[in-house]
Amino acid sequence: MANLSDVARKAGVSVTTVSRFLNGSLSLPEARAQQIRDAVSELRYVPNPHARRLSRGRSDAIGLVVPDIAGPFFAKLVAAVEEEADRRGLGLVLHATLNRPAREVRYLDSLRMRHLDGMIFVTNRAADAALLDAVRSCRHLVLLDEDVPGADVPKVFCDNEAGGRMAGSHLAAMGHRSVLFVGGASEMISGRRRYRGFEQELQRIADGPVRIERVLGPYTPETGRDAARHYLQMDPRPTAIFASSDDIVIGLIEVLRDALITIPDDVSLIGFDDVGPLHLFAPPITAIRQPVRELGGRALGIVLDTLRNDTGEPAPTEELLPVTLVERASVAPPAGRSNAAVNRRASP
Amino acid sequence: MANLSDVARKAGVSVTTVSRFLNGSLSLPEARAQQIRDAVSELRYVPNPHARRLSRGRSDAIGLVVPDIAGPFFAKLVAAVEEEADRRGLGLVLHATLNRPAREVRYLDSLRMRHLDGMIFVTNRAADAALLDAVRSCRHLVLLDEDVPGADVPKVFCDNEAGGRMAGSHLAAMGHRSVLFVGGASEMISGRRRYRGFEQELQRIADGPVRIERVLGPYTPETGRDAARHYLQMDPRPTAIFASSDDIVIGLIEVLRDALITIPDDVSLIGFDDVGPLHLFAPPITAIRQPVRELGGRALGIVLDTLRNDTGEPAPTEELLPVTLVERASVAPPAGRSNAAVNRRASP
DNA sequence: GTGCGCTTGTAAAACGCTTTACCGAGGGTG
DNA sequence: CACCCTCGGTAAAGCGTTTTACAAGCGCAC
Repeated sequence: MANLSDVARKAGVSVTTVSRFLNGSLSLPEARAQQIRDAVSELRYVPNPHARRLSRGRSDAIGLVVPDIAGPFFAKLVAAVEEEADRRGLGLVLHATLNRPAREVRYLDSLRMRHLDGMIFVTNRAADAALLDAVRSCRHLVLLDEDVPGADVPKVFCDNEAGGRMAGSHLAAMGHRSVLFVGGASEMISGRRRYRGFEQELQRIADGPVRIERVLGPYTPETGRDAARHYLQMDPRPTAIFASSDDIVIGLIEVLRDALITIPDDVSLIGFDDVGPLHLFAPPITAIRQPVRELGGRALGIVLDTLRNDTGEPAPTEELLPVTLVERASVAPPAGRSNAAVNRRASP
Repeated sequence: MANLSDVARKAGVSVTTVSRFLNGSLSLPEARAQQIRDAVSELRYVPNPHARRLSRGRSDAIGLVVPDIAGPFFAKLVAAVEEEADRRGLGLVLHATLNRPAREVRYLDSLRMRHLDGMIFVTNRAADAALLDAVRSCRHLVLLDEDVPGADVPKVFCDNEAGGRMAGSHLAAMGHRSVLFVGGASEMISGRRRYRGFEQELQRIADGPVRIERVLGPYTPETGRDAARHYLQMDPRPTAIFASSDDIVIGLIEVLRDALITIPDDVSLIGFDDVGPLHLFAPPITAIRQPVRELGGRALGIVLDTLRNDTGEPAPTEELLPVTLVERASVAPPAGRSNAAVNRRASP
């Protein structure tokens, strides 16, 4: 495998000249330039990336750490980041934490040790002091999707509060006054904000007494199953459920179906994320859609900005990307209350 | 940031000694060892990975290239490989080809240029000469899930033919004699083998005339939609459909539902992959399940074997991992033919 | 003709590690 | 006593770039 000095020898110049020419920091008269280009192609020279990285002190690769890869939300996120990284000629090294604190810290360390130029970090659990410390001591890090409160690094989230408001307003407009909110643990910003927006708008539109019960837990099918079991024991039962993730929807449907509860006749259901094939479920599930692709792209963009513009430490921003309501067939007016003010969609 | 010579100075020994001690190629009397350990922890020394890689000529990272990341099958595959790589202390650099030939070749080049120690490669399209060339010239490469015929590298597939047989035997046992096979383009080994096993076993069990129609195409929802449209125009219509991927199932259901065809009353459906939430569809879909986790783990294992045992070039193997039939509620005896020999499962 | 600055280079020092080749001392063996 | 081996350790040569510091040649203004 040819190296720089082979090229230099063949072209009859020094390695420095070749290196600088190839990196564009030296312009040569056409004759010389062509000699070098010829040597490169004859020798099929390709710079050794390890040497280059050692010399330059950077790796042209960024890290992406997510709690999990297999689920549809993170899978789409990873895909979005990978695509954007590739477009910019960056490598992407991928890590899954499986929500284990030790791993989160370990991967952050690998950023601090300069294995990587930058990192996009998404966590899924309530942050603790160790994580906060680790995050704080990192440069070129951006937090995505979920907060680590107190960390002064750039952050990119979807507009969770607006999403909550959309869900609340949709349910309220359909006539629901008693709902079950099932969502993320309240120490997590996404959960808190979704709930806040939801409650606010539900109250505002309902313009009368509303009842909101809550089941909290991680964004997993298990939380959905728990919530469904709780729902089954409630009396009276709420007329609608706001599930704040796709996975929660999945668990919910599983046990609701077994209990012969039908959606939306017995209870309305609205989800959050909208990355899985929710449109194929029975019935197709109405949900708040997160802009996954934009989330990933924007996060990468910010990492690169902090790389370029290393001076001046720009004020860490918190960016909110807009969500949208995707109406399908899982939300209807409450049973026994045929709300004429509402244009009910047919469920297949 | 401390480096090796700082540690050596502090411990009062030479860099060589520290390096060899730290890498386990030198064992020292306890006193010396402790001096070095102390120096390391006082200085918070961590070896510079770029330097180490340059020096050793390897990166302790392997590549994983897949056609796409966002879909559930590849997402699960990526997750499996990542987990296994992490367990072994290896980095994972991820690339998506989006089925673009140029990208496939480019990523293979990056393996040949020694950017990475090894690579797991999964393609999704019929191979061409350029791809074959690229694959052939790579070392420490393993092909996963889909073949590049003619390449003499290790390969890991699921047992597609056995999966086909299972589907065929299941449908035949239920009484189906006229079926629609929708599957991968026939230049692709997975498609060919699934079909071969399917046809073989269907014929064998049916023990009489059977009719198999085929719709071929990539493993995408669009192929499923095409197939469904084709199905709707057939006369007489087949009584069962074998869709050889989850994505095909999704497309199929979409248009079948719109056409008010119900499963399994009007037509039985059996899928392949079983990685999405098929159990939540209406009805839950019976499918052949691929051992995704094992596939990923095994592929990585083989890459590492070729790394360790670089001499002797062991005969490239083709390993087949077993699939299983997961019975749900989308297969029933053909309408109007209440087959008493069959224990029909209730569909919810 | 001296000094200045631009062009076209070059030599050599990092970058931080691994690894090869050696070497002295101590201890057993014949 | 000569010999050989092992243990504990060292010096130095890579690994393949980038980058800094410097220089020869040359035109040009003063």
